[in-house]
Amino acid sequence: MADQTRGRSRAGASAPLPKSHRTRERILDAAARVLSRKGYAGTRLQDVATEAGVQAPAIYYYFSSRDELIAEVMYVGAHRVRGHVNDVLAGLPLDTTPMGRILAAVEAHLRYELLISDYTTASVRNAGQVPREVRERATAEETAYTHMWRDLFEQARDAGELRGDLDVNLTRLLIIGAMNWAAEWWNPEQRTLDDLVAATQKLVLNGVGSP
Amino acid sequence: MADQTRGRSRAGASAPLPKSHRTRERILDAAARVLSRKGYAGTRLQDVATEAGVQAPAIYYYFSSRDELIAEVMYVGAHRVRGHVNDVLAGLPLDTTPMGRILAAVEAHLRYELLISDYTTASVRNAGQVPREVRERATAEETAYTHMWRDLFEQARDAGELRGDLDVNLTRLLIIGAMNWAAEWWNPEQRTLDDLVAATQKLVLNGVGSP
DNA sequence: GTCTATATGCTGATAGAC
DNA sequence: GTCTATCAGCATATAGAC
Repeated sequence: MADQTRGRSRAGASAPLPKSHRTRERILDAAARVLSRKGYAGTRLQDVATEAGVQAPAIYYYFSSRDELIAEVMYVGAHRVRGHVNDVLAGLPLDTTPMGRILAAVEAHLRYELLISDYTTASVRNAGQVPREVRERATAEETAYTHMWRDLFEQARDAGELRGDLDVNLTRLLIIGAMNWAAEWWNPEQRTLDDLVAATQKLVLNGVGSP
Repeated sequence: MADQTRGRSRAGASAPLPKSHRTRERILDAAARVLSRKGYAGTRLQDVATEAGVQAPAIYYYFSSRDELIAEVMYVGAHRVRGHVNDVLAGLPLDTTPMGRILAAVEAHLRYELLISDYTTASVRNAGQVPREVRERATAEETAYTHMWRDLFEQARDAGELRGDLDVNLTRLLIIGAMNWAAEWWNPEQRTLDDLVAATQKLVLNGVGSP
């Protein structure tokens, strides 16, 4: 869970040269920006190229088609978030309680998805619009990520740290939805990321009602 | 807050005829479906027309341009949800507590947004992609709706029904985000709407932690 | 009110120079 | 590796018949 770019070198080629790799990364970042702002159908290779500082045909040196470029953006976004949360969980003290692990995952998810917010909003906004074939690799990542969260909740429930009458699956989906949507409205000039993390953890742990 | 279509008749014309009105409504519903599935840039008038059972040029009889059609979809979605929640709140017993009003608003929002889910997903998915000019009327609706929720939370806080250390604005945004995102994943074949409403209310009221 | 026919403009992808 | 030049396809919007 340490790699974050999934070096998709051309078939059979050795590792890309540094310069080549940086250009590919610039194109990918540019595509994430354009995809999040213009949507799947509105993502023009011309705009991606301008944003990346190359001409449009140069994109075809790194990606075989527009759809493959978009598929890579969706995959990389999902993959990096899962990798980061996974790494954070793996680094927690062994005596961390299941609920402590859930709260740590909430923090890790929020911090990372807002750090790479172009990829996050690109995924969130286009999840229902990108054709299924193009989403396939990203979907596999998201399934794995869903399983990770399901495990977190089931361990908390088995440890008696969750309310007994909770529908664990529905609640998990609601919480992940609240976090994903934060990428749409969070404004660092109005609230610090620390405040957002704290508010989310409080909501998850105790809701809004006074005890 | 009873009207739900905002009869946008042509400049200076009297109310549209029944048949005309139904066709307009079919085109609007079709546009909501296409917009949610294909996105702003991918919404082709040809697809809208096919879905509505008319030919593409007929759309221009009811809407002056593609952008005006899309603007109307975004506006109507926001307007109807706000109208419904407003109506439900107005119908509550006078002795309903502020927290009871929040939970009623949660239920009303979820039920209505999932009832008109094409409009909901059209708004949610394209909120960050539709040009500002096209979003203007919808934005005004959403601002009014935001104020309504802010009032609900402030009344609950003033009545001492909220935890004292709560960041009311952040929490409100997280809750509305969780609900909006439910339109993306809720599957009526897996969980009833009643279950979803109950799970959301529990999360809002008490979070997931055991008391 | 709704149709057929069409003008105009823009996009993805390729060929081939350097 | 990255560029210039170019082709073929498709979408909005309008004109005008019925």
